[in-house]
Amino acid sequence: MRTDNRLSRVLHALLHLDRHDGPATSDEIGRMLNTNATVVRRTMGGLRDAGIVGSVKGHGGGWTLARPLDQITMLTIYDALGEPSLFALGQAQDAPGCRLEQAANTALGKALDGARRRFRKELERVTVADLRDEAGPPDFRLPS
Amino acid sequence: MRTDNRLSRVLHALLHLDRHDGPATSDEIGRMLNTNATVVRRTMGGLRDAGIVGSVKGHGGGWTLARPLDQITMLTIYDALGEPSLFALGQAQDAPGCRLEQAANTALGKALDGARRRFRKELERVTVADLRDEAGPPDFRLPS
DNA sequence: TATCACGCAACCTCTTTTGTTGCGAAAGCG
DNA sequence: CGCTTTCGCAACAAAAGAGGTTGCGTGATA
Repeated sequence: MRTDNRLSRVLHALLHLDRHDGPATSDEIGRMLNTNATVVRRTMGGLRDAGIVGSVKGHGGGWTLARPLDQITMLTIYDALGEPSLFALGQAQDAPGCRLEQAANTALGKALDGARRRFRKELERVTVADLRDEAGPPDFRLPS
Repeated sequence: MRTDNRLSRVLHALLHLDRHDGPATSDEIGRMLNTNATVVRRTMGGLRDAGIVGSVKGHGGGWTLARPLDQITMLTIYDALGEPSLFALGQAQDAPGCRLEQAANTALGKALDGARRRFRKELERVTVADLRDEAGPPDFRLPS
């Protein structure tokens, strides 16, 4: 199944943005993510609306962080992306009204809800600054 | 994203099977699930291989439960279906070798793993007999 | 005013899942 | 002994969704 990779990509992009000197254009980010500028704009748009990044048009424009990384949790980003559907599994609606199907779906729904809560809790615990720190210094072979 | 509804469907089918008198044909089950016989065979095949149901060819043949419902957990079924991929979110592989992308993916992977464990734990706690009981008697208006 | 860069909408492509068809094999019926 | 039922399996068609692509508009800067 094809997965939605926006969360992974955006995290990656923010880490690069943090290291970048001045605004990074969509095209630059696109090259970092091995994609193109339009996809970057589409994906980053939600983050701009959520006040996580800012975009500036024209000469010298591009994308910048709107807050320090330690004030951005992974959950913030997930929600800024529109809280994309988490699961590849769903509840069938083959026989609405059938109590057997309802019982099956209720049980499945509970399991999915539990998993979703766990997922969000994990995302909430981690800031993008934590990721930056785990990635190490820009280049540990040249500790200036 | 289009979801994989097999788990939901199979649970529904097993509950019907439990109430059914004698083997149920793929076609009958297909009508219960609002689909067709081939899809039923394809989906139930994994359960047969796992010893959850049995199939019999020819006249009077069809599908039967191979064990009582209280000996079938939801997790058993999930695994019998081949443990289908649970998430609609994934880790991008846009820049293999980039430590920033790796850090992002590691963190996302941990959150997904936590959610997966929770999901499996929830499935393990529930048997199909529990679902049958929650659905109530075949028809509570006619408690024979 | 020329260029750069984002904003947005429309369209294409690729992948995956489900549905559909056709044929073969096994099991029972008459 | 042939006929019908039913599963087994493979191949193909259809539908949906994510990401990629293109084109044009707008604002900012030099």
